[in-house]
Amino acid sequence: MRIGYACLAIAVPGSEMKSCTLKNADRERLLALIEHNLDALGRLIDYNIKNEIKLFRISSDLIPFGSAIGADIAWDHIFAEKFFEIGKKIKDSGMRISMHPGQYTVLNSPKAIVVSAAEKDLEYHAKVLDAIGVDTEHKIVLHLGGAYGDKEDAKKRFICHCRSLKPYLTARLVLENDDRSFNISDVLEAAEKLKLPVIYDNLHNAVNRSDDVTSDSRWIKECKSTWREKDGPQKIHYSQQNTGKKSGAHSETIKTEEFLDYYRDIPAKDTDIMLEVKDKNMSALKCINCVSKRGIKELEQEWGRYKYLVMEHSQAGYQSVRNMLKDKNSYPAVAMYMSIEKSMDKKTEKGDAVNAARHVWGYFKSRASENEKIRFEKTLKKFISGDSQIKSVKNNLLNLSKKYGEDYLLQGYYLYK
DNA sequence: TGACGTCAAGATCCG
DNA sequence: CGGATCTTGACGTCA
Repeated sequence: MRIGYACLAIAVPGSEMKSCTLKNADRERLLALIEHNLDALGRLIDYNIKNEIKLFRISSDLIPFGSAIGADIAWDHIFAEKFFEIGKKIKDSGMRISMHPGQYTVLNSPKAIVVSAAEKDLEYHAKVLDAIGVDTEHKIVLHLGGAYGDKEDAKKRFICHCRSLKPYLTARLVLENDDRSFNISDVLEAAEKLKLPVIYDNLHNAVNRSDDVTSDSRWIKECKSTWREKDGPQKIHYSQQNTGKKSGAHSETIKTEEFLDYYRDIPAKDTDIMLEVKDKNMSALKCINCVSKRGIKELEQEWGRYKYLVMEHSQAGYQSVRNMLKDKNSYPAVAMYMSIEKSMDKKTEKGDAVNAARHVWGYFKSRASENEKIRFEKTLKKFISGDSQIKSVKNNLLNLSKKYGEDYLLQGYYLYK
């Protein structure tokens, strides 16, 4: 059982992908961006390994315009060494990676130009995984595409176009149910004909159901048989509805209780779960810590990342978690995360936000220059008077953290939320 | 033709 | 000038 997150991580310094606009994309700039992004990916992989996160989706933005003009650059050869290093870390740690072309890669379009762009895009994604040097357990996740007013016809077209793909591409493909057109039954039907594995997405199914009776666990069981030896263990997508946003929108964080209810019903315990959630690695770590017994040390480390964020929302919540972690022989993961969630649900009082900001300022008080002191006080005053958001205060503290190399703060969640 | 989703670049505004 | 905040970009489908 591996649990992971998609594309980018919060509070992992130097892991940000860079890009540019198409009109500025010349060879020289692209090479510089690719080099930067590979280094960023390396740091992300290091972070995953350190935190025992063994499932990870690599961002399609790794190579800017990878399937268009980026295809003219032999980046896999130019940066072979970097790819090799990344691949070695992934393989040595038992990490499983994947990629997921977005909603704009449409293999079943009636337009030939869209289909050929989709093929190029799949080739790009496969080229990344090949360059990293991982086997066919490391998948490219694809949706079937649009319905165009005739779903059956559109399904046939997908199957037909898919059959014409080169074998090295289909070897990596895995199909996923979507939230508009192709529900899980549609996908299973197409996958059966194509002999491709299927990823079950619970929220897509909630929004675009195939029937009203079958439960998540039944669908997971149903999909399991589509995964064969060379495909590796079954993989599923899990997300929760963002209350308040339109149906199908991913939640800010994974709620512990709801996740554990779902998790308990998963039939096979070697299933890999990719979380789709706004807070990314934060939820991945949360779920991992809740289902696998790591150490109290790991929980304390997590608390170190959350504490100023919690302090900002609730003084009582802050004390409550501190008390939980006093017993060094305990492992109160679920209770801790549930308490954190409860605090985060509370609306922030201005006084608490100022208090947390002052605590963080304490890291710099004695080191900061006179100008920095004046600037911080000014920024804080502006927030107190209602003329700016707390985000500007945090940005100020983030810049100080970078300048003074305050890693503890840079790796905590407070400055980024 | 705009909304959809996503994230960073790019543009603009402010002191 | 640096920083904060808004707008654009890049993709295809669908109402």
